[in-house]
Amino acid sequence: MERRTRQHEAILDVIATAGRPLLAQEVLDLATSHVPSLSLATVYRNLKALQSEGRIKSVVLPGQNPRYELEVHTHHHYFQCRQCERVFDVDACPGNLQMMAPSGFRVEDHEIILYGRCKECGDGR
Amino acid sequence: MERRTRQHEAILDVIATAGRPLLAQEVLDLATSHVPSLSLATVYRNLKALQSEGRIKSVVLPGQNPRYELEVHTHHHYFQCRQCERVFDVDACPGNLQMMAPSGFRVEDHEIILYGRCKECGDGR
DNA sequence: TCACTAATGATAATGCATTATTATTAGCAA
DNA sequence: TTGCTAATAATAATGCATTATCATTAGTGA
Repeated sequence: MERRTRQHEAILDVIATAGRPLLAQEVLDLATSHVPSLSLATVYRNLKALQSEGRIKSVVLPGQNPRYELEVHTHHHYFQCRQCERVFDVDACPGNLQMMAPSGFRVEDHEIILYGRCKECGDGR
Repeated sequence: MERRTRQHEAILDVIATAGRPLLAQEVLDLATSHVPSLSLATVYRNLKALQSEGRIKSVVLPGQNPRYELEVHTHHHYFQCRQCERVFDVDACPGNLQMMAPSGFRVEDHEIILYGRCKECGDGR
């Protein structure tokens, strides 16, 4: 990806602006308003390139397709709304969870996913 | 699944004995020692039946194929060893994580996955 | 503006876990 | 033991996200 194309710009812009991890399909849907002719193949091509350049990273929730967000090298977690199914970043962290593991097991990292209602869906619509 | 077959017995036995969630392929590998002719299709067929009967449940870690364990209706979490890749149950739980969520978000449930070294792989083999 | 060629768009192909198909095997009731 | 048919074994088919192909479009340096 050496040349600066409208498609590339739109894809990166959409991810940077969203403020939450997006599915490839969501990236396509959102970026299509900038570049109507955008193809899903181009989205995948760019996601792959951006990822290998370390500009974005993939976020995978159990049983779901990968989502993509800007790479920030800070430890964080995720919240998924059961209503709108969107995923949001969560900065809080309970810290080391070594105490949760059975004796003899060494905990090196952890992943936490919260499920519930996001702010917008909170009233039950 | 009305009839009691050797295959069915072997599959359920392997899951009950393992004490940890098993991949379909692991179920096949382990149960094959009981029933050498066992087919992967039969494993899938039985997993599906056992699941719809509520006898087992599937455990899905991000980006991985589903694993299966006996259904116990107690809230628990998982630990995956980075060395042997096996998954273990973790009974401990930090409790309600509402405090982790951004304001306005309601947390209804959570999932925690610990990663590290299991007891057997702890010494670095 | 031109030439070169990277990137795109459209779509076919892939990879792979899971499911369907079908001939065969084997529970189980009589 | 026999007959019925559920379950199995082997393998082809599916579903679907992602990747490859290739003709066309459009950046970019000269």
